Amino acid sequence: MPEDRADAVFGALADPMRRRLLATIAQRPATATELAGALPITRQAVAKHLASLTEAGLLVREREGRDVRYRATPAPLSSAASWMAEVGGQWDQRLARLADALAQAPGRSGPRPPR
Amino acid sequence: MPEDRADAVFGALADPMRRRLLATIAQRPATATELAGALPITRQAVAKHLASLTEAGLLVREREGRDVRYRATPAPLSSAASWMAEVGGQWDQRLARLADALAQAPGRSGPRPPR
DNA sequence: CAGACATGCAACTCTTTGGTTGCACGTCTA
DNA sequence: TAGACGTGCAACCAAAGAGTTGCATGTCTG
Repeated sequence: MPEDRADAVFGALADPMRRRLLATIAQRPATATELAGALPITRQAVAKHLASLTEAGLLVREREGRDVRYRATPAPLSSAASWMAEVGGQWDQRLARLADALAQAPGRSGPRPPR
Repeated sequence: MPEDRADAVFGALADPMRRRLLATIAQRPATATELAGALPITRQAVAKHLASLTEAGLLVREREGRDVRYRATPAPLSSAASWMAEVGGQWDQRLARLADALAQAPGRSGPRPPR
């Protein structure tokens, strides 16, 4: 669990707007312009958020001719959850169970569930 | 899962120094002065970090005569983990399991500490 | 009581960052 | 080919945040 990665992940998750963007994209991939259309901020602002989410590894860019579509990737989230389980598991049963849940089985496997 | 709470929690977790402090205190309660002694920053800086961690509900203050001892509380971490499971569970099996783990009976932590 | 020690409060600096506007570039499409 | 549209880049601004120093207050303890 790379510490510098956790840095980028928690940093990315710190902003409410970015969490909102991530939650939205998690349900269905989208472009910066599409996202900006449903938000009170400009496309450029959205683009910056997407950039930091991408740098944190939470999103991947996919060029599609003229536009760029972003899709969510789960791994870094699990990583962050692991950190919490590791820290909190020492004094909380709930987080300890969480640690177990994360420890089991492979990261991402089977076909990605439908959107 | 109060959104404003998640804000404070993720915000608190965003800083590496604060994660370090939280991890340290999780293992053993400590005072600001003690913590500052083992860190490259001043006591006041530590105090500020402890204040935001406390406001996020991740720590509780305990006055002991002259000094103040901080102790970790698990609830908000679980809350943050829930958010991640909720968002990520839709497209990742690992996080979906995490959601299940968190859904089960609460840990030894009683009712969430009032604001 | 007097000194030592921990905390609390405030002002200040410096950097980061979330947001903006403006413009250039690339790619569809009528 | 011309225009419309999405993206990329850069400069700029204001607010937040991490850190500092200085000093006041409160509490042990010799």
